[in-house]
Amino acid sequence: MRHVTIKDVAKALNCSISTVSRAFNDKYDIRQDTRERVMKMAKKMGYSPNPIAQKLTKKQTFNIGVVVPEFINSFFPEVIIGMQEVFMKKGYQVLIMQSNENHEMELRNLKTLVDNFVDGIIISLTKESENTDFLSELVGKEYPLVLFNRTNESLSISKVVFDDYKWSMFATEHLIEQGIKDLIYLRGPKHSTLSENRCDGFRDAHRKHKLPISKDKIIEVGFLRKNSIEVVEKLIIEDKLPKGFVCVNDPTAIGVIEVLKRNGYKIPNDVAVIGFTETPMASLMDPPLSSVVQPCFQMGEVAAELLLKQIELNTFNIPETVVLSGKLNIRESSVLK
Amino acid sequence: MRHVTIKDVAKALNCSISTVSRAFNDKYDIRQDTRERVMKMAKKMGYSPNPIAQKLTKKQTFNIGVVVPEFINSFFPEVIIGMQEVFMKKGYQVLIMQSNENHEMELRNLKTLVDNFVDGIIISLTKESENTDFLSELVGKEYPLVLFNRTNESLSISKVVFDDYKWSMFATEHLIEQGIKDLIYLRGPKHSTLSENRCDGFRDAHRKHKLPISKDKIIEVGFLRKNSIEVVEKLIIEDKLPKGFVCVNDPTAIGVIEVLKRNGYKIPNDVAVIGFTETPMASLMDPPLSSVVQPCFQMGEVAAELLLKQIELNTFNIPETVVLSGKLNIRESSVLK
DNA sequence: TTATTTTTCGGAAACGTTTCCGAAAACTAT
DNA sequence: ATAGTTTTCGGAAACGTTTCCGAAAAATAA
Repeated sequence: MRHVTIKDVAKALNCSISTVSRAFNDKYDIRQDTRERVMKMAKKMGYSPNPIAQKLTKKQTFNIGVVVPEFINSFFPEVIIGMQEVFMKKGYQVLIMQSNENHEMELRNLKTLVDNFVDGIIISLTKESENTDFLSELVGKEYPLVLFNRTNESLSISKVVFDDYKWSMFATEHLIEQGIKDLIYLRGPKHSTLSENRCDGFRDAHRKHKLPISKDKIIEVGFLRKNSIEVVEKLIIEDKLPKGFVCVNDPTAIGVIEVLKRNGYKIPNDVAVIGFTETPMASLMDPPLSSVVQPCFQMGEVAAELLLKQIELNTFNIPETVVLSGKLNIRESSVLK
Repeated sequence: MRHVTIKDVAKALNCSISTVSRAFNDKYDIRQDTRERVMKMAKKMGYSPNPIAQKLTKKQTFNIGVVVPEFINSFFPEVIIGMQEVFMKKGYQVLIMQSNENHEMELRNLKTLVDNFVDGIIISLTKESENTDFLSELVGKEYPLVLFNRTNESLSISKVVFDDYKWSMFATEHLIEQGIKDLIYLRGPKHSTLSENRCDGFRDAHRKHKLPISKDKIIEVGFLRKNSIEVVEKLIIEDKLPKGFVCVNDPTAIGVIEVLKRNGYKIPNDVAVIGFTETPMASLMDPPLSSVVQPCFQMGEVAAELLLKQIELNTFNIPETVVLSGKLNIRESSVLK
């Protein structure tokens, strides 16, 4: 696995290594025909500059790091594909790391990317990520950084998020307006801005319609299917089932539907269910699940552009937050018949 | 974004850089108390060795590269999580790259990983990947490499695959034994070993049961839902619908079901459908989809172990192929009532 | 031609490490 | 104390590049 180096090429051509380097870096101070001679010999010998050595002298690597909390659901993969689209056009490669919803792993991933000298990082936080010191530190060093989807209020970094508040409110109202007023909200973890906003939307829909809302109408479940399964099973045993569930995302909504069906409840007439962050599963399920669809691909594009802006203008950049809108896809799971 | 270097630490301690280096690399030839002095000062100054510079001298980076053709379906993510589990225990970080089923992008991804000096690469090929010269070249350089799931016969690399032939045959027989004999197989792309084997399983199930099989019973669709949708729509128009579909994977099976339902066919009694590589969707659909479930997580573990073996024994390693078995999950979509 | 400018190139330092080699310092044995 | 070992450390080369600086070569002007 021996690599042929710039020295080998220089020796073969009986010239200096700086000449070879110049040929490769399109410098102005080299004669056209010697450049050609160099390139030809390099090709013949199978030489290409060692990128590790280049990183030591140059600053830019044209690699971008992306850290996601999970990628089993298609949401994050789709966002990443959006990013890749814009990065590819500019000649950047995207390195992906996933944290398994584990904060420690997230830190290690960030460190690895920084160690590899990526030109910038785009990250969505794990559900555990309360402590964001490492990110603050990077911000302090003016490391190009963008947060998306699962963000954290306290960081002054460019962000791209979804209008969670508004659409959670719409989703809730969609049930209320059908007269389904006994609702439970299955919410995500506390320190995530996204869950807070969606939760607020649920609450304010009640306020708007002058409906009371008690503490036990909001239950924290996390983001996973198995989380909601446990909760709903418990509610059934305690005979506290509501007439409708508004869920923080599709996996939890799917869990709800599974348990309800298994226990003989009819959806939507016994209990209506609505999800969020539509997954491809939504339309295929029985019954098809109503959900808020988010522009994943676009979210990736915007995040990528925000990062590129930071990288290209390497002067200090004022953080900006882009809020994306979506659409409520109404299907059987939430429409009384 | 200025980095503090080994020199700064050496200067602050008024010692040589070799001493600092020794302290960090746990060498035997350094006094215990000077090591402590060094480490304390390093911590105070916020120094940590520059990994890029380290890569230039050391060989190992403790980074592993994984290249997948897509990651919208949960199959590849789950396999990767299996890999991460074993790599993490050994202190390796996993860098993921996805190729969007595009061969050129796959090449670029491979190159990026090699450029970053990852210690080894695990890859599953895109559906376009006929040309594997770049991989052969890496094999020639004894670069640690493992192929999984979507492999290619001609490469002599360690592989971990699923017993596609056997389970495709079982799935087909499951239909035949119910008397469903007019079947169509929706196959994957030609040059992929996986599709060939599954296809052979379908064929040999017919041979075994002494059933004729004509060319038009096998249709190439690729791996995507939209591919099968087109095909089935065409079959309906031409009035060539069979009594059962055996599909190369779940996304294509899901596409089939969608079109059939939309056109008023009853599943399974009008047409039975069976998938492969079970996705979480299978059990949630209407009707629930029968499918062959593969041990994704385990596939990742095995692939990771095969790679580690190559990395750790850095003498030449005889390629080995591990074949994993699975299970046929029978659900409504394939059982006549 | 000679003097001046421009182009092209080689030498060497720099990037931040590790590691080999040998010298100084600290021990042990006589 | 002296000689011989062992431990600890500093200097310098090496990893493979880029880039600055100045010198040689070529091209232009006088």
